[in-house]
Amino acid sequence: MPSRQQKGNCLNLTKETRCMTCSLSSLCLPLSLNLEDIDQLDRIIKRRQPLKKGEHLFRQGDSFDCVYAVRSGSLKNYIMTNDGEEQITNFHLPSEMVGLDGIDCSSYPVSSRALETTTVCEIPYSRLQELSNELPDLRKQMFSSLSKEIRDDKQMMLLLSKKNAEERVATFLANLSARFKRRGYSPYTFRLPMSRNEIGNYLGLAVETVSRVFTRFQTSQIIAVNGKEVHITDRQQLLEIAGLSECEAETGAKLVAS
Amino acid sequence: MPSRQQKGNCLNLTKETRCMTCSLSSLCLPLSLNLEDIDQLDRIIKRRQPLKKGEHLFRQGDSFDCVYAVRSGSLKNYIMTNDGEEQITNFHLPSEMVGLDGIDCSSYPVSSRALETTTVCEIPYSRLQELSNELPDLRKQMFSSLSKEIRDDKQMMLLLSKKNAEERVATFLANLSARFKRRGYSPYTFRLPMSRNEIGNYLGLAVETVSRVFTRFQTSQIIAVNGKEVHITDRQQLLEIAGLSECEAETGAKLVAS
DNA sequence: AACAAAACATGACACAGCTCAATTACTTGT
DNA sequence: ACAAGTAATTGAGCTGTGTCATGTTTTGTT
Repeated sequence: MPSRQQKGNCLNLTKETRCMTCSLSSLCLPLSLNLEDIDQLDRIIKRRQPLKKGEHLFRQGDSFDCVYAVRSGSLKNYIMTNDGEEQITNFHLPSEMVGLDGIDCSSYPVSSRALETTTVCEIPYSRLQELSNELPDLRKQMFSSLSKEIRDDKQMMLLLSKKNAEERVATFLANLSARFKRRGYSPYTFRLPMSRNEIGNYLGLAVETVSRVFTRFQTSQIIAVNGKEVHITDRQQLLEIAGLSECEAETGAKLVAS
Repeated sequence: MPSRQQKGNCLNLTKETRCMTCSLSSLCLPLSLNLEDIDQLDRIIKRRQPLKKGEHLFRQGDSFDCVYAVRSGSLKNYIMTNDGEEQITNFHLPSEMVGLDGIDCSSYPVSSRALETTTVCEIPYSRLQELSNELPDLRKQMFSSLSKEIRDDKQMMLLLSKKNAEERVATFLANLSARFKRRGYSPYTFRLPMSRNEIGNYLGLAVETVSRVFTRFQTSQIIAVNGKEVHITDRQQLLEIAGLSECEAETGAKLVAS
């Protein structure tokens, strides 16, 4: 199999490196594919060596040639303002697709950087495109990913333009909780992979405000925080503050068809 | 040709109702198609009777079965918060696609409503999907539309989380100006199809703030406003306030491949 | 273990933009 | 052409959140 471009080193583990046996396959791109199709997809996917914390998966402006799925760890995507400030546009957890918004560009429109040690599956876009020509289900799944991201973005706009600091933080925590749950982790106790600074950046708040809201929530017995460890004590009230109904809270995962 | 569903009345004008002769085809879905493919696309498109100002093209929750391209007039898309407030997520001008974010849903995730008398091309999604199975260029164009929308949304997040009132309004005007220009209208003089209230809603500002910024810009000789008529007097300064470089300002159009 | 650097928390204060209120200018229907 | 409702403007005052300053805790390095 001639690879177009040897970008990063490829591991060659046997078990971990097949979609077929990956515990995330029911959340990820293979979601709606049959076994045979998964096998085809598998063949074009490269598993790269883990990214260390702070390393870039790609940078805004890098030539676009691959999309990625997170296997473990987490990423932040961000764009740069003209005066050099960064604006985080998304955090990505395992099973989520990264880089799709560059699809019709020659270069990535955002940068993506590891928040911790992170492994990804690398999918050369040209191959994915060829394959999706043959597999309608794969195509459908890609459309799903894209339109899901758009819907999430609209919710983010709502958050940024209408919600106050407490509502923003509550929404953020509820969303993370739902995403962890989908992946089989506890929705009540988890570790934040990002700093307060990054949370503030993402939510359009100053770090200090995030910090204060955390302490306020802690005082009101809604959450218990210890550094990056978060325990949700009163989920009901958290959702209420977030302005989310029970069912909205369930759809916190990215890249999941309806 | 058996139509799946007779939704709204279909006109049967001869000239206006062909992509082939439509002045927008170079900006719209047919963008990268050859004549034969355009003809095929043409056959599945229905032209509906104009929407009157305030009428809905679709509502959040309506069953998803069509995507649309604006022919003339304009639309606002919005979602509802749980306490019944509306959050405008987009304005749509001629040649722009509407409804794509519902692609993997059974129902539209947003509402879309005419800001003025508006005509649209209605494209039954199931037919579009069939056709896109056969036409790679069409498929590519749809992916382009989606990823472009995601990129625009990220810019909007940046605006909402980092920019102040003046920067927001300037960005908004610069963006509209660029979109009008692409469509062959003057980038300097145009009519706002939306109210101050709607601008404020979209930009995350109170109406009063929008009004004040407009007067301030007028006083500084950057624009001349008369009701909904806007004339851009000092484009350079407008872009500067918006925090946009010249080339960024050019990409204000939605749904345009790079 | 000791240090440096970064991340986090908390208080005091300022100010951009919101709210409320009042006035003026448009739209729309009859 | 008029009235009545709606949209836009302008002012005054308030407030949520940013900024700045300071101290504390955590993390990473040698």
